[in-house]
Amino acid sequence: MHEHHPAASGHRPTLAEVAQRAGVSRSTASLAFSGAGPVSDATRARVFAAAESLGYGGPDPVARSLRSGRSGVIGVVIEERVRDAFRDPMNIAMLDGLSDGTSSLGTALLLLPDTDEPESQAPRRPGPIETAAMDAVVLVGCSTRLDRPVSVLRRRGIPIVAIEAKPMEGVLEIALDNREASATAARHLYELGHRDIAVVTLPLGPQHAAGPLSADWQEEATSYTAAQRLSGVLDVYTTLRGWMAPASSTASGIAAGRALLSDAEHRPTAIIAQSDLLAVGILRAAEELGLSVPQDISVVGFDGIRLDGYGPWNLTTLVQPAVEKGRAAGIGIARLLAGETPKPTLLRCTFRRGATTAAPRATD
Amino acid sequence: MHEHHPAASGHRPTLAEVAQRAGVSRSTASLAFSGAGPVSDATRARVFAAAESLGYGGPDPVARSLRSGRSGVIGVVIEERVRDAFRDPMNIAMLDGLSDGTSSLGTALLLLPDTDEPESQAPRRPGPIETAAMDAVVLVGCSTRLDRPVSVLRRRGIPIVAIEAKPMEGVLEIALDNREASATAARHLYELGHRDIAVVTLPLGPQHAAGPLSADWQEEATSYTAAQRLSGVLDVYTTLRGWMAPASSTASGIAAGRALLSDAEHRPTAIIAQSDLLAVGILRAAEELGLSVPQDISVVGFDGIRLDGYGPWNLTTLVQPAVEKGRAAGIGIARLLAGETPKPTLLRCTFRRGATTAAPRATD
DNA sequence: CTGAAAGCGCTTACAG
DNA sequence: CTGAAAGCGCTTACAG
Repeated sequence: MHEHHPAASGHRPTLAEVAQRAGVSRSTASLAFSGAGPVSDATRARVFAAAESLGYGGPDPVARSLRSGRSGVIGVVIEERVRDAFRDPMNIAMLDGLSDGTSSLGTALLLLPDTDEPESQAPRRPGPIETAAMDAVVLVGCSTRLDRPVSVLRRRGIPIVAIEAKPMEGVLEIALDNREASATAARHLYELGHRDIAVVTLPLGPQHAAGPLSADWQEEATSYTAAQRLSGVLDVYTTLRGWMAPASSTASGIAAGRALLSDAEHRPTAIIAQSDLLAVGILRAAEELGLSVPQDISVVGFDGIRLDGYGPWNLTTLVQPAVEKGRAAGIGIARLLAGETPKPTLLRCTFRRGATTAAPRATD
Repeated sequence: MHEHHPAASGHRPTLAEVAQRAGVSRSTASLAFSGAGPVSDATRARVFAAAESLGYGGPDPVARSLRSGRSGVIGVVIEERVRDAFRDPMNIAMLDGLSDGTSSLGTALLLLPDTDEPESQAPRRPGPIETAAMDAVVLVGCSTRLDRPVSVLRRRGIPIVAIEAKPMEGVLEIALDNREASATAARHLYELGHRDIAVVTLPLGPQHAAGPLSADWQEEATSYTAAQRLSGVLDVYTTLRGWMAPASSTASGIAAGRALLSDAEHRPTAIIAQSDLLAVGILRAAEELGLSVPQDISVVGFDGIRLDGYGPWNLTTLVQPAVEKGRAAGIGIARLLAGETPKPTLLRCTFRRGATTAAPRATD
């Protein structure tokens, strides 16, 4: 290190100063940094040397964005609390795929916690969804409040990609066959002979309270994913018991399992959980109640997470392509930004039979 | 909705057009949106009406940033893969606290995967750490490669806050008493009578490969957190066996547990894991090998995560204030941006005795 | 391969 | 409470 850097505090050098020091024009200096135009090696070297001697940190991204029209930022709308959003391994896997699918664009992901409070009528102070600089935004359909972000982003003219959300005008859809996949699981149970089943759903609406499914769940449902998965089961079983979990977690699964399995008189012979985490909780509740799986109760999950962190179970479940969802969203964004009009993507789940489902005990 | 919005595609209206339509100057229109200056109610209403009729989406954040010097973005440097970074519940909790601590600033978090490849000598193409617009950046010290981001960000003049990282010039430190806390755990075991213990560490360096701790771990260690925790144990036990896990996960814990516990001849009487996830894996390996905890082997974790998702254990561990780390970083950033020079923060862990530690069996 | 000019859309002092 | 002026730092056509 034989170059010296002027006071780190105080004045930050600009490209103009670098250009002046190098004895070239601003345009040439700009080209040297961006690599977008033809610059002779000698000139480039002079520019870099000048930058080095001034301690120049590279072109100001904000000024660059203003001129170029690109911010290099992709927004991701998540639930209000980061910790809630990332409790679900599927969200993490999706984010991983998204990060992967967009990194070649040179963009980074901006976390946008959706702090919508359904109760509050007060005009909320604008948050990042309203004001952040972004080239595109990804919405996730298991969220329960998508309408407001969509309308804000539309008006801002920001391209929107939505994963597992209901089809919306002007929103690029990355769909999962939630309904068909759930129907497959239901059919599996039906064919095994189950006639009395229960479904434990993900949060269907914004309230996120545990309890039996209400009769009018359909009107209240704002989570497309949860509603579609439930519909898939109802395509096979017209009557069933429903329990809504407040979150996708083992704790919620345990609570659901206790509620559905405690009463030996009215115990379903099988439970379909809308996530593997819920299924793990149900399995644990069954264990706790002295029930054998799959002899006393069959359990089906959804997601296909690695369960080795949670226990010895070999869960029957639907394996969803979570990383692929994110990657597909990334590809969609790349096309959108390139000015193309990409078509919606439909991804499929795979049924995986494990050891947690079997024929019900013969009724006595 | 009786207003009509001009073609969503094509021209986006600007503040100047809104001002013209409202019959006011650009400055006044700007003030109406930002609320930063005194504007009469009537004028404000006229501006908003004009904006509404033009379908104006609000002031362009990039232009605003260029003028105001603030981007509203806080960067968070995470490990290369999003999924690796968020496998660790402590990172999620920290992020939650950070999101919480910074949201009042009206800022959002930008995920910066650190794609440093130690092997590659090629000049890497610049990523978001080099080019993204940010007001400040948070580094996390359990990462194993901090030097390059720090030097890049310093040169860019972006304020840096580092959580659990080695003290660095010009970097605001949010520290955890990792060494002292680990010494407390070690002392606990020593006082119970353990004389032959093993430590399972988090990744100490950038290579992330499982295996016995090498003698020269100290030179290789770039993860301050892992190194400090190990030093804390060494303050109490001058000799011990060490095993480095490639990640903080139950799977890595199982592998470590098998490696350390399989050989009955050379089995330690206690294991200190540098994370609860690792501890859970070790407990599972012990179970698998038919060992009783704490009779045959004592296990101590670190972090204090909720274990109810993982099993029935009541783990002896050190509870770290993970959410607080993030929140403290957020507060530090707020001060930094306000032009203050905040002092480093030191946060403390709490020892929690569970049921996984006891005196070793009397030797025969 | 290099330079002069224009302008991205906004906010900030400043003057009234 | 409102307006005219300046300028944030850069990139992009365009001309040479």
